[in-house]
Formats: sequence, C-alpha cells, structure tokens
Amino acid sequence: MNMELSGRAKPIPEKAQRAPSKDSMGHAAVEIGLNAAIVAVLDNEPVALVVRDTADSAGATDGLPFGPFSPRDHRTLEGGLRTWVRDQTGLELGYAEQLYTFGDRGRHVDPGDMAPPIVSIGYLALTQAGDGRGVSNGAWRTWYHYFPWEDWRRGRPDIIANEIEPRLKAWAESAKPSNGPQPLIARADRIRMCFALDGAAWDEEKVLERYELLYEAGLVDEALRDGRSSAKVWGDHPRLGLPMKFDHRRILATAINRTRAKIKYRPVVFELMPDDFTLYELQKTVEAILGPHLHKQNFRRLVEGAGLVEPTGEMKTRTGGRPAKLFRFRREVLLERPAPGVRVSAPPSSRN
Amino acid sequence: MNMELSGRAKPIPEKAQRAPSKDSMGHAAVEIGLNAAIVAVLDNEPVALVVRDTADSAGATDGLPFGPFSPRDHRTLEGGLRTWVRDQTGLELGYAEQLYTFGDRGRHVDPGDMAPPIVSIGYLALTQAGDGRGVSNGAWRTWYHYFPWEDWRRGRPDIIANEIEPRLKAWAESAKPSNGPQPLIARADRIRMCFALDGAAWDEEKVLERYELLYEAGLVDEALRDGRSSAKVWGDHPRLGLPMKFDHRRILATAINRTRAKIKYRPVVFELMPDDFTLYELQKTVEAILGPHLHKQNFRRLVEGAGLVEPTGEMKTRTGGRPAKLFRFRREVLLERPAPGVRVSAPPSSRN
DNA sequence: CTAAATATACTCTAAACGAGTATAAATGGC
DNA sequence: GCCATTTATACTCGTTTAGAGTATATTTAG
Repeated sequence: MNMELSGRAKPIPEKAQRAPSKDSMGHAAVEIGLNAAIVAVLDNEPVALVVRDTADSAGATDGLPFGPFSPRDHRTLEGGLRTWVRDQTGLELGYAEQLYTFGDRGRHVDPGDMAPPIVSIGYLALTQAGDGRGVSNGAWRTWYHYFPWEDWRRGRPDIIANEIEPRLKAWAESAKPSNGPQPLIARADRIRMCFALDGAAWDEEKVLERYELLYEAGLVDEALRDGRSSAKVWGDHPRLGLPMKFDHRRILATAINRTRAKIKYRPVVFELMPDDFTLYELQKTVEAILGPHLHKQNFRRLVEGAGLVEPTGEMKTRTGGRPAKLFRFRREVLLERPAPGVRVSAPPSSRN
Repeated sequence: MNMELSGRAKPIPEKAQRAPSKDSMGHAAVEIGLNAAIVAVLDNEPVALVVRDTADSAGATDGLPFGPFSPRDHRTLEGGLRTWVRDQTGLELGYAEQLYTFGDRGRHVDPGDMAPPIVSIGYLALTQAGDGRGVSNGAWRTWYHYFPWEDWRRGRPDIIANEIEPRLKAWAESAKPSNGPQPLIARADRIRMCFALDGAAWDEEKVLERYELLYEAGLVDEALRDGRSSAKVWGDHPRLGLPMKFDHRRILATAINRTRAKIKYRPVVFELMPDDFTLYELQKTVEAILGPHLHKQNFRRLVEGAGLVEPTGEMKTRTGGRPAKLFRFRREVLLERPAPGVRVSAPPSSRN
C-alpha cells in the first residue's frame, strides 16, 4: 500500500511546527478526580452505592465514592479508583470499566469547603449487593431517587407530565424569537425525543441526554448551584430528583446509560447475579436495569439459545410455584465470537 | 420508592469517613494530553491525519495532533482539543467524540526530548479529507501503515500467519509452566480470538484488543521503547506496523475500533461523505472502514429502507456505467428513535 | 383438595436477513 | 454504430429470527 497523502503545501505557521510542551511553571497541570458509580440490584431494585459527608450532615448531599488520581501512588487510573473505593466503603471492586472524562469549567462547583477536581473520570462498576462482603460505609440507594423520570416500571412516571414537560416547554419557548444561529436540533425536538412526547417512543438509553437537557434548561439543583439557572425559574416547583455532589449525578447518569446499553450486547448481567440463579431471577435483574417487562417465554428461549447459561443440575424450590432449574453463567461464551448480551424482546401488553 | 438500603453496620475506619482532598502541595496534579485521531476516507482508503516532528526528522516518528489541556485557556476538554488541532494542522474539526482516557504509568515514555503527559485523553474526529479546506501541516496516512494486520480487503493479511501467529504462540508457550494464579482467559485463547486462528471468526471490532495483545507480548516497537520487552525477542523480525509517538498508536487503535463499531449503529458515515453522493460511493466508504465487501443490492435496500438518505434529483454521470442517482443524508433521521447506522449484510463469495 | 403462582415446552406469524436473478443505461474500443 | 463491459437498480425467494400466544407441568398456600 505505502500510500502517502500529503496535505496541501502551504506556508506553515511557525506555531504549527512545534509540538506543544508544558511550560516551565507546569501551569497546565490539573487535579483529576476518580469517581465510581457502583451498581447492583437488590430485591429487584437497581441501586448505586453512595456515601454521605458526615461532617455537614445538615444539608448533606449524596456523592459517589471518589478521590484524586495520584500518579505517585497509583500505577493505573483504575487501580487508583479501586484504592479509593476500598478506603471509603470497604468494598473490593470486581468488574469495572471507564465511562467518560468530564472537564467542563464550572460543572462541579464546590458545594461545601472542598475544592472539586477540575477533571473527573467516571467509572462504572457492577457488583452483587447481597454477597457476604458488605460495605462498611455508604448506602445502596435506588437510581430513581436521583432520576425519578427514568422509572417506567409502573408506566410513564407522573413527574414527566406534571413537572418536566411544562417547564421544559417554557424553556424552549423562551428561546424562540432569537434570530441568531439556530442550533442543529431545535429545543422542542430534543425535548420530544428525550421524554417521549407527542407519540415519540421512550428510549431507555437516553439517560445522560435527558439529564443534560434538564441541566441545560436549569431545572436540576446542580444547575442552580453552578450558577446556570436563576432562582426565579424555580418558584415553588418540587426539585427534579435528588441532587448529588460535584458532577456525580452526571456520572451516575452516564453509568445507568452504559449499563442499560451494554446489558444488551455483552454478558454483563452476570456480574450482578450470584453464581447460581433461576432464569426468572435473571429476567427480573435485567428488567430492574432496563425498566419494562420482558416476554418470559422468549426471554428464556433467547438466553438459553445464545448459550449464555447452563443448568447446574440443582433445582430451586420455594419459589412460590413449580421449582425452577438453577443455572450458572457459561464462561465459555467469552471465548466465542462477540459474546452476546441479553436479547430483549419487547413486552406484550400484559406481563407473563 | 424512597427505599434506603444501608450497608452492614461495622466499625468504620477513621479514614473512610473523610472525603479526600488534595494536599496543600497540590502534588496530585498531573498534566493531561488531548489527542486527536482524525479519520477520513480518501480514494476508498481509510486514513488518519498524522504530524511529524520536523525537528528530529532523522528517526522521526508519526504522531497525532495533540497538546496539553489548560484549564485556564480551555473552557472544555473538547474545546482545547479543537484549538490544538487548529494550531497544528489548520483543520477546523467537525464531528468529534471522546474515546478514552489512558493513564497507565510507563505506557508513553519520552521518545525524544519531550516530557509526555501522564494522562492522555483520546478523541475521534470524522471529517472529509477531500473537502476544499486542506490541512496546512500533517499528512493523511492509511490506517494500515500502523495496523497492517487489520487490512482484510484482499483476504487475510500474510503478516498474521508469517509473523504474528508464530511469535504470539511462542509468547503463550513461554508462560505455560507457571503455576501461579491463572489469568481469567488463557493467552492461547486470547490469541485465537483476536487473530481468528483455528477457524475462529475475524472480528473487525477487536482492533484495540489486538494491539494491546501485541504490546503485552512485547511485539510492537512501543513495548520495546517502554522497556516492556527485551531486544532479544526481536532478532531480525520485521516490525509489526509503524510505531507512533507516546501512546498515540493505542489511541488510533481505539479510534479505528470505535469507528468500526459506531458506523453500524449510528449514522456517522455521513461525516465522511460530501453532501451529495451515490449509493455506491457510500458503500465504498463503509467498506473502507469495515473491511470486507458488502452485498450491493441489499446495501441499497437497507440504506434506503432505513430512511438514511433521500435522492437529490440529480444524477451522477461518468461513473463508468449507467449514471447513478445522487443522494443526500436525511438529517431528519436524527429526530427519529435511535438513529440507525448502516446495516451490513455479510458479503457473498464474489462481490457484486 | 383447590386456587394461585410459577416453570417450561411448543406453535404460529410477520418481518428481517442473506443471497440470487433480471434488466436498464451508460462508457470505451473498434 | 456495434458490442463488450461496467455500473445501477428492481425484484424474487428461501431461511432465520423476533414477537406473541397456547398449553401443560409442578409447586405452595390455605
């Protein structure tokens, strides 16, 4: 091949010639925060591990386990994260993956006396909440405390029609008469797509997009805190979900988003399951993550058909009905092509 | 819902109670590098924009456009990236997305007199190479200069059977007799899956995994440079692809990986296309990214059926055959559910 | 013993996918 | 101008898979 395609020959600005280097003051150095969104499913409820500042317990805000990356102490970013999580919660992380690195100026203003890091790297960790090793500090709390509009298990949550829709529409209207450069996608369209208005379908993978939209519109506490929203927009409206420290809610939104997406194409549910489980337990765990109910008969056919599980030979009795076969994760699928996730067939009208 | 699930009550170590804060010396601060893998397709060849140090042109190594993140000058990470790319290449970036943040100690040793950043954030940018605005510095080079084993357009590349397979297998053998803790997946299995040996299928989305495996085995120049491989492993073997500065080849691998994956489920090909194009040109661009040939008739059916494009009404003559209808990207699909990518139907034996 | 709950095996239909056939309309060489 | 070649595009067909429903088997609860 050996093709070399040069850019157009042009006078090259002096500046462009030199590769950059940090100046002698090292002023470009910043502090990096490592943040862990640790996810589990407890009694069919999707939960995250949060810690609370016991110092100012008055207006204490929930936060994720986190700490600064120290290149001296940490050989890798993920290693540093594991250390902080161990120190703060006593939990030894299993599966963990990097989510995203956030660095917008002013997106994680100091809520108390702590100087927030300038750049934060979010991680997603999946674990079993109920496995012997408990956490020594921190609490498992439902996702939906922070994102009530994401909870579609009992149908469309009221908060969307009652609070989110009118307030977002007001925000969209307020930008209408502008004749400056129009954004690529109009606010009204973004709102419709994010929150499934006017017949649009709900996309459970837009968790981050929705949170960001609410932030941009100044409707979440963090926007007020960061000075992006004036207090008068708020009036006596209830808050939309519980706020978190720094940009932790944004990181949690990213984590939920990734979990919901990944569960469909990689066998990550099993990180949330005990070694042995029934297919129904597996389905309930998937549903806790994804929201709507799945078609039971198809679910088992697809899961078994994909070779994701194998029977242990044991049965689980006391299920409240006919005893169920116990299964375990077939680790060998990891050696097959792209190891598949859990195929989801949309739910029928009634659950079965 | 309002469920609160506390962790097991246990004596909490003093340390765990306090949220971390940087010490008075600010020693935890690190320098962050912003790196751009800018991808285009030029004459059906997938290319990336590389810059070369003109200072030491002797053993000059290719690198990606990059620069340190400076919170003083850059309001956002992506903004900083755009600034550096503009300064170094004259290119104004369009579509860009963050890839990953790398921070392993010793993975980007100084190749010359520059101190590499400790943490590097990789970005993927997609652009048209052939659009009027050329680059004032830097060159478009094929991916396959750096990753010859990824080029399956003319069947399985010889380098796999001739060089990669034997050397990797030797590496796997060398680890056999160990009776320490076994890794989750045996080296032999990783090799087989990554490089499609013993009848395993080639997965074009394992670009990063393959590069990392070669690095771990000490078979790429960067591993030698970083001191992870002894020179004697090398003998008179040819190098496996061209090396790059710092960890730039790892970032480029991540970029190729992401591009190949994303093109299938989001309409990102169009970032690489001119405004108007024929369906065959679109197909060729997709094939440049993904490798194998697609089934032409199905491709057009799927692309049109998904509503991704609409005819402009114009025709393109001089195609070497019957004139082709010109199409444009239907931006409206972005307003529909999850905007789909380009569905790929596997190729028949012969291309048509 | 029976109702309720759960587990699990099958069946059926429509859509999607993968592959092939047929035909239309240009170019290029002679 | 004719014809081989190349590309464009429409249509068909069988197979697989997804989505949904029906039927039946075993439990527990009371």
